[in-house]
Amino acid sequence: MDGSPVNSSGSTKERILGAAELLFAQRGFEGASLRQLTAAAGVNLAAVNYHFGSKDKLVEEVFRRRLDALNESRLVALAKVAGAPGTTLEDVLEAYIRPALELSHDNSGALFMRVLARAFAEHDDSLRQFLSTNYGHVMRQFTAEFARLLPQLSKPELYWRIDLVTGALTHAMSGFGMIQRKSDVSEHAHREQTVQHLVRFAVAGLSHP
Amino acid sequence: MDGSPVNSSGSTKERILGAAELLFAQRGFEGASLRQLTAAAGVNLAAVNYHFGSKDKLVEEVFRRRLDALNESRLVALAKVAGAPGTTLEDVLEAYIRPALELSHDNSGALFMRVLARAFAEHDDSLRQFLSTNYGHVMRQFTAEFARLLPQLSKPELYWRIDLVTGALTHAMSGFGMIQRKSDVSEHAHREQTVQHLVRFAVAGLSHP
DNA sequence: CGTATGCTCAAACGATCGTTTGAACCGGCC
DNA sequence: GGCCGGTTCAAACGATCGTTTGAGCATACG
Repeated sequence: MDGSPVNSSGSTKERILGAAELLFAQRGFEGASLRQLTAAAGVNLAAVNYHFGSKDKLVEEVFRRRLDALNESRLVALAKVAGAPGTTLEDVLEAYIRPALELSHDNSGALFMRVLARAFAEHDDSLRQFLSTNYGHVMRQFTAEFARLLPQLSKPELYWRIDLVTGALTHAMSGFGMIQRKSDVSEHAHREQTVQHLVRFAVAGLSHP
Repeated sequence: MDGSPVNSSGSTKERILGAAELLFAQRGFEGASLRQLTAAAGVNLAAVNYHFGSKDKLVEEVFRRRLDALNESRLVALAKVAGAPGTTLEDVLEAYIRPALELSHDNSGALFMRVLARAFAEHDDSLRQFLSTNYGHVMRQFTAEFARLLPQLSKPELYWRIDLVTGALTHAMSGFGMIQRKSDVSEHAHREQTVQHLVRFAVAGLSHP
């Protein structure tokens, strides 16, 4: 009753990470067992503890593999517009949204957004602390830029709205990947359209009177 | 290392449901074991299977106990404003938001919103089908009223925005209950302020050009 | 050749999981 | 008293969990 025993190509570590991404998205961190996981990856059961040390470390590595590149892209995009006089709210939000959308372009990236949404909903302390200590500076930089562009909002008010917008975006992007799209729209055009969709929604949620 | 063995008062079934709400919110459906659960409730391990049949049925009952009342309140509030000529988007959104906020006023209700957010993030098929078949008509009625008040939006566009707003609201309300508030604001005034906050955000997200 | 080193393997470890069992207890009713 | 339906109890069931073990295999270097 487990998933198909088909293994992807690549090294043992990469096959484990790929299978973990899929099963964590489908059944959660506690619901996916190492036996299902290694069977799906086509590797031996002991390979997880050999290469990663423990299941918890594997979970961290699943996040690290994607978030290192994702948040780096976000910071690079933010640096191009932050602090400049003509920068708009749209520019900053696009710097936050577009890298995530490009990540969820391929199948495994979209699965990771599901995993991220799960971690967002779970209030697990150890996982939240891992994400906060390793990637907290990213959200801090974006928050500072939001504060600069929305000076009329009090700090509590701004944090409230950022929290709401972040929740909406995380939820929305966790639903990607499984969407059947009309064939007459090119991949690129559709992604561009989705970015504008999310950006406009976020602008409305952040800057409404 | 488990939670304190303090049991709440009430019947065995109610004690189990209360402990389940707490532990499901903290550790998830798979992460919370029946042994932790019954120990926290102060009842025998076999009581769960005796009163509910299985762990899965217990999960369904945790939802049913809260959602029956919550969605009934929402429909009653919606019926008071739906279809009327002077009804605004604010009225409809308030009918959706206020009952949930009143539920999360007490501690156990706030815990349930966490459980609901978890179910929202998990893409578990059986649980989604349970929620859809039992409470799908509620969201369908609200969607119909949104469509009436936002005729300029295409159907896909409307569904997109409702999905984004629902994700934001679910995430926001899952964070309640643990918030320390300044003592100079009354409980009622704070809730009223929060309702207006969420309503205004949702209006902006739904009706932006 | 011998021998390190990095990796994979089947097998087993103890712990914990959801569920079931059968005896014990309880109030109310004949 | 005797009995009975509803409930609680300790104990055990087989299954599955994360992790560890030690032998086996391959490749590289002296």
